[in-house]
Amino acid sequence: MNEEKVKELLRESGLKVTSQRLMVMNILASHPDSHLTAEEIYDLAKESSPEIELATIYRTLQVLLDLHLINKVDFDDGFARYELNGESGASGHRHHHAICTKCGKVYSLETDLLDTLEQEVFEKLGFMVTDHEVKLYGLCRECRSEKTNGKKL
Amino acid sequence: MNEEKVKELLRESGLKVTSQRLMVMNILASHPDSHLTAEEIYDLAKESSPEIELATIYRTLQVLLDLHLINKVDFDDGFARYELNGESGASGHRHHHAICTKCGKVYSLETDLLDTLEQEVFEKLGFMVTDHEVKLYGLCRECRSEKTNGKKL
DNA sequence: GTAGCTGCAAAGTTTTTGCAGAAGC
DNA sequence: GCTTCTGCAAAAACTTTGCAGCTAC
Repeated sequence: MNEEKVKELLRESGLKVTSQRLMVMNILASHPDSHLTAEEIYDLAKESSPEIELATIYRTLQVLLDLHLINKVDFDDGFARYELNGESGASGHRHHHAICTKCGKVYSLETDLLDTLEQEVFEKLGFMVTDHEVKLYGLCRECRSEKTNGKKL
Repeated sequence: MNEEKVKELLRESGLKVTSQRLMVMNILASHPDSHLTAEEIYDLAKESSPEIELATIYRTLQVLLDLHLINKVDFDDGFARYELNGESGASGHRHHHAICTKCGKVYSLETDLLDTLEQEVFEKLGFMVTDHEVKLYGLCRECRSEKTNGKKL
């Protein structure tokens, strides 16, 4: 995702290119798979622009969501989290997440094996899938080995 | 999901059987595929128990979540929603949802075609999947035909 | 120059918590 | 009877909004 494309997309949509918007994009780009919250983005943004406000972060994230430049994900911890939407633009499929129910760690998955499911949904319901979000819950390798070593879950 | 099982599970866990807990279970059981919010459950509960408090609903939902009697789902509209966890108990897989990005309607799906994906995740990451949540975004049949008839998305 | 954006402050909304009395076991 | 739970009230936490000055173009 290069910066020129972001600027172009903003202009095409009648929006203005501002340093704050580029900064949020850059922060998300430089923290892949971090699933940052608005507050975490805010803290990172303050490092180079101490005068920035959390409200601006929220407004910026909404703009970037509308442009499908980023995705919002939710891991049930009370925070909305954000990640870059690959290089996909409006039509891309986001990747999946595996969430360990013991340690809470989140793994990002690149595989995309939902084509069969999506086709079936289209045939049965007439529902045309354009995007999907998959969350797998379970135990990661480390937590599984702790469990085997005698600890209780 | 019968009421005796719920009572039994509560007692086994050292928790008390209260009318409020049974009521929330009954409300969720009698509104399948409704994906009720805490506030909606609260409103329904008030019909028979006007003195009940929203705080009680939240505390009850947390208890039922801990017992894996219900699931929490999120459709990005700012509300947490709740549904019965089938008859599965702790090990069951919840069903999937297809969310129309135009009209917002949510369809529940029963198909379960993620076995391949889960196996692959186990082999590659050592991550043992115990549950999953799948959200498909797209256009439902009605919204697709409106679109074809000349309306803009 | 004009429209849109940001900083600042305040408010809104959903959810959580403290405490005393009530209910379950 | 002792422990847990609920109602009530207040607070906490995340997010949104109003407005005046500033910035992009």
